[in-house]
Amino acid sequence: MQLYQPDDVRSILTKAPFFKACDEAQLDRLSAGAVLCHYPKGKILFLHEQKAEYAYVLNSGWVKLFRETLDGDQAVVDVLPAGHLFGDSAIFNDAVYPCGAEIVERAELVQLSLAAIRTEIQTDNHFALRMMDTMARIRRQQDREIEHRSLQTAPQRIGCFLLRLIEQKQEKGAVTLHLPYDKTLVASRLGMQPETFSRALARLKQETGLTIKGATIEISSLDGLARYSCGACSSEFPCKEK
Amino acid sequence: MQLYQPDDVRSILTKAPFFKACDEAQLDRLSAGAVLCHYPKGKILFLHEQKAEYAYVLNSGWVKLFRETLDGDQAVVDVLPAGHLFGDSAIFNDAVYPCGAEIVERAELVQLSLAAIRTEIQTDNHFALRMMDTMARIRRQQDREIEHRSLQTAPQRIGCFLLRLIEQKQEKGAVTLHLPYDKTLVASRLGMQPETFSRALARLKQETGLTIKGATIEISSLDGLARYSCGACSSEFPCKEK
DNA sequence: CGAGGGTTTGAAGTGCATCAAATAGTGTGG
DNA sequence: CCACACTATTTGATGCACTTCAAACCCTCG
Repeated sequence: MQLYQPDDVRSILTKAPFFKACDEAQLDRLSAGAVLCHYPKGKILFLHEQKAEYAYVLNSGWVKLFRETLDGDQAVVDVLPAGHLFGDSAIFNDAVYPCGAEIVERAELVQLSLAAIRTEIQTDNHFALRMMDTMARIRRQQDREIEHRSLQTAPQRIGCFLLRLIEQKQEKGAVTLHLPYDKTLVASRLGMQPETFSRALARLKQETGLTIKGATIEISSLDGLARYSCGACSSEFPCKEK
Repeated sequence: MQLYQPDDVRSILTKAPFFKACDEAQLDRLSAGAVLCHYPKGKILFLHEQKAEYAYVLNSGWVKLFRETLDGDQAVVDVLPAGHLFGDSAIFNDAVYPCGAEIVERAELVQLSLAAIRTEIQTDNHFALRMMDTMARIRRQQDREIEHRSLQTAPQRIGCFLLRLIEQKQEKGAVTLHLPYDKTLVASRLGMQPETFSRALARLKQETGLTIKGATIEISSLDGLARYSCGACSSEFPCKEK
């Protein structure tokens, strides 16, 4: 296993957007009981409806949030990039996790006690406000997700996914990007089968002139891709939300 | 238009779960700028991405939350019953509404200024905590919604919808219920076409022995319905969440 | 009674899933 | 560095679920 020049808990927290605005004393309190962990692909952090004790901050790698039916099917709710806080919404309601979480790319993360976070929320109103802001943002993303899964075709969902992956490279021209994780996982992230993903990507290539080489995708025209994908979405490209 | 013995703003707020725990002074502050409104079916309260000034408490009737694509398709995010607060999440982020809202059954509602709510959140930590609790609950519902739209078949989604409509009548035996609004709207609430809804309901009848008379549905066996619907869901019947 | 919206039914088409198999890619031990 | 094993990805063939378009039916309300 690769050895990291290990960031300590403090420095990881300060890098995460959610904790950026925390003052020194607050970071001290939060990181007091925190643990730095490394996990390989496949590690399950927690399961849906399990009693919640910890939230996590992802410093590197990728984490999948999912829900499993009694019949054994799985719905992927989201796949989180580095910098994210997750598991935190279990602070409320019944203190059980709303989804399961699994490492999908070798990850370094900080385990925080929910109790510590709860204390900060109750004590520090600014902290609570930041938390609410984050929750509202997630809610927007979920609204969008519901819309997408209802109205977009498979090729459009892929196009939209690629556009959001690019984020703000505002060049109108060509862009090259790498899929950050397995195509199979991208497929389930978008609510489709791997076979459908493969075919839909081929379709997208034919419709908008992408070039595909393994996990590398070159987009010749952002505008063209947006024109193809974003018609079936309620926000125009470039998507502000997220 | 029918005349109500008009409840005043105060009494409506105290009835809404969200404001139950507010003290007198707080209710005074919140209801100061509030307006009681009556609207007929079809009235649009606000649109997606519109600048937000008000939140609403629904005292009677039904409200549809929706998003519209550039192509003109519509995704119904939720249909809210009396007692709900909505439009509130626009307090955060860019202060624009995350969905449009339309009255779908003649409604009585209280219009609250977002600024007033914002002030309470910033001032009263308990209020902020209640708000976060509500936001977390909504998030759970949305996670479930994403799961359902990805994994359940149309008849299963209907079955699940009926079960949640019944809520807590814990009799194992027969239950009679009325659809609270148009079948067409139920269909779009569940992310399907009216025709599909009609056929899927017929299918459900055949599979689980329902009786259907217009908008009245008699369920002979809750267990049977749950067995049919809940296999493709991650929470067992009876659904705790919501 | 007649108009108009909601609802059902029918026929045909489309998109995605499923099952099966071929191919490409990756990491392993020799 | 090669051969093997194993996984990821693609491709093909087929089926099913849902949509679409069209028309009939039903119900309510003026």
